Amino acid sequence: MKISKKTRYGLRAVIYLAKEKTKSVCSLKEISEDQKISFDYLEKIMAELRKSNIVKSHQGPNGGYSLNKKPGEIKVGEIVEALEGGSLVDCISELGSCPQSEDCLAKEVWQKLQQTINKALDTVTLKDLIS
Amino acid sequence: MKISKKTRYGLRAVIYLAKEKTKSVCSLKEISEDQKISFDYLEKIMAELRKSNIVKSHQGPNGGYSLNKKPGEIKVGEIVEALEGGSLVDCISELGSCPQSEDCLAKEVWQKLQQTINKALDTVTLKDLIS
DNA sequence: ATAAATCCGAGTACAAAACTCGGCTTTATT
DNA sequence: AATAAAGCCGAGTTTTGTACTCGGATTTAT
Repeated sequence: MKISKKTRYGLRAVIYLAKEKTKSVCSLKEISEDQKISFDYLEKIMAELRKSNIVKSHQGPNGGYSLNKKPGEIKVGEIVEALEGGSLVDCISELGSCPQSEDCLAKEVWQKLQQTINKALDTVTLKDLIS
Repeated sequence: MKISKKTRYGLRAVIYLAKEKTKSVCSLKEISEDQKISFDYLEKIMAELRKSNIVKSHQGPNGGYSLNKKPGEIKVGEIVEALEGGSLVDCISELGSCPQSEDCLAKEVWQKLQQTINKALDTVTLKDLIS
């Protein structure tokens, strides 16, 4: 049960954007250098965040990324969901992924834990973090 | 952020032991067949649970495994800790694993989440599950 | 027209997870 | 004492996933 580097990098990048007040956009180069994240890898991460409508991009010179919503409207849970994806265990979401799935006490544990995690991550927004 | 098969198998095996009322020990063969878990792999898992004092073993004919404590004294968190190990992110536990670790807002998110997960798992015992 | 930026698809390298195998040790039973 | 049923243990192999890399195409401000 680890948080992937992808998610950790992604959260840091988005926090970086949320903290930026003066510029309207920040380039990948700037973010990757400041946060010490591989440029090429961060590009992939930002692409995923863009597809999830968390950030938006601007091409061309002086282009870059910016948040797609106000910090108060972006839950940490959204970011984790976009990058980490899926659920804690497949038997929760995928029907028939486990032969004993009905009447499985273990499953209940994972379902409740999943709910707890979701709640914890969905009650924190970027605004909460930066203030 | 997935729960490994090892942990899922392990929890199911331990629940199986907790539910067993009549026999004092259950063999690997019995558990693996009932729970449809590879015998050889389950052996490794039980070895880890034994080292963590969650189960105990009895060698020789009619040997097998049993719980090392009463179901009410075994927290789900112990089992997860034994098999899943470590923390959600290394920057929480390993000093210097991340260059920006001080003053990192992301780190706060992971620390709080870790605490939430630990609490959720430590407030449920095997007894709670089987009753 | 140029150059600065993102976009995109296809890789590669490495690590970890999941599982296997063969032989050894312990011990109840006969 | 011999046997066989169980767990113990170390060293593999296979599979999967993560973390990156690279080359070229596209967009767009100047």
